[in-house]
Amino acid sequence: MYRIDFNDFFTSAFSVDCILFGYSEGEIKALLIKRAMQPFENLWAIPGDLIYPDEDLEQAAERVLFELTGLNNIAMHQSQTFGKPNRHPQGRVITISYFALLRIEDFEVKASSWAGDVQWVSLKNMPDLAFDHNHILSSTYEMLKLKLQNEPICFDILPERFTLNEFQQLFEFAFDQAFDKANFRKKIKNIPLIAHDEKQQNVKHRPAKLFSFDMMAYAEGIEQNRYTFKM
Amino acid sequence: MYRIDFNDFFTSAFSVDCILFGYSEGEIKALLIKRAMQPFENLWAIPGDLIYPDEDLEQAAERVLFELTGLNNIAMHQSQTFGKPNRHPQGRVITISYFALLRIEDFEVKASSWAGDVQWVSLKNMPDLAFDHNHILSSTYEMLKLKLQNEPICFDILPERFTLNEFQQLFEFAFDQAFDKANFRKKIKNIPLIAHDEKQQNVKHRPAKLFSFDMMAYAEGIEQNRYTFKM
DNA sequence: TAAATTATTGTCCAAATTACAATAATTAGA
DNA sequence: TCTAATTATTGTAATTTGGACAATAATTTA
Repeated sequence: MYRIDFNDFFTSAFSVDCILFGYSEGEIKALLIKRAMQPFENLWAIPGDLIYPDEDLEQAAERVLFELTGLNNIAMHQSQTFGKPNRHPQGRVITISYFALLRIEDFEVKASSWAGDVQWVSLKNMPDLAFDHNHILSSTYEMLKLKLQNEPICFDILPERFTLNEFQQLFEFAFDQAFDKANFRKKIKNIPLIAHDEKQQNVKHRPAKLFSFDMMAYAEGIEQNRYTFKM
Repeated sequence: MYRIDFNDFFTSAFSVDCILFGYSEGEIKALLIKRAMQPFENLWAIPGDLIYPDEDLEQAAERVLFELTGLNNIAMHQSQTFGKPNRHPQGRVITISYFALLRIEDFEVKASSWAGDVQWVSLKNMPDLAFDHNHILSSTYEMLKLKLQNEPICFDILPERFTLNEFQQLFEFAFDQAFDKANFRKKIKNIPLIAHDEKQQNVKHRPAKLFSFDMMAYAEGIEQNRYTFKM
């Protein structure tokens, strides 16, 4: 096991591909780049890069995110690893897909050195992408939905204090369907939230109460095995 | 993107680690090997191997399985990828974990060239393993449970025709808890099964009816988005 | 033919889900 | 200040699901 012979394996490389999901105009979108170089020059692709030799996988994913968006402190979540021998025309490149959910309006996208153009593209209107990126994108969207239902990753994207409607809208966006307000509130009643006295500001109607995720209570519940996150 | 410079990346290698889950004596066990070489010589470890340059990931995982057990035609499922820069003392090795559920009594384990000993070890009594293998094992067990609940992978392991009790026992084994027979049958009532006239043979009591998974009906239901597998 | 054993189905009650209605709090404007 | 408009929040009733447990059915063994 692990009979490392570098001569046999030196033609391999690892990359991360980062699927950044966002929401605007009623649609789920992914941030894509237009490739500025061969192969697949001028085709749209998922942003990604090779992983540096001394770099952790998640760190590489966050670096790609930062180069494109300037955003820091956004947790990237691992989805799946894709490694068909011929998926990259220039050599063996095994790629690990990561994803994050972003609020599109929170930042301005910058074209990076390896991208000619950058754009939010609706999942419903996806062109043919470079490499096996259509496959990676759809698998990762499925993983996003699975993780949203089984891990509290929704709180990565919500502001520290949020309204229950914002909470609901996040799920509506990810699953691309509307939920009943009253029923949604019943569904989340076992997720530990802290209700604050503070209220929503600058709205033209009754302001909603602000909540935050009770990380401590959640961790304790998980620790003691008397709770599993389920949506 | 994908600026491949082999000089920068040649010290990397990929491996697969294969977690083979089995059940006997009322316990969930994983097949472990005793390492016959450095590093971590004589420590127990998850079986794994480097991925050959022209080999698909899943193919590599199935090769490791075959070398250990002689078993073919068992689907391996991808779990997660682990790649901390220093997880392998001899170089950068990113490892992709795969798992399968096996019936322990169906085969005889053979020690392979890279293993001094092979043994089924209960998850409840797990020693310190080589590398980050304790972490990989527990993450992969969680992934097994998640996938069992969200994808029809249970039918990989069940015989083509199975009794409802065998079906139930598989879940009892994976989740390490007993379920009520009547209630389990209600729960699976939306999973498309074909009921055969055939019955269980050679049992000392009323034989159970045999069922098989209706793959066609399942695929159609998924295709049309009018169904999601949920347990 | 009866006892033993397990398969299969049914029942009752509690809990969760769904659809929808009612009430509360706030803003904007008359 | 008062009222309409708007959204937040809570409630209710019907339906569906889930859990505990009982009843019945089909076999084998003696």
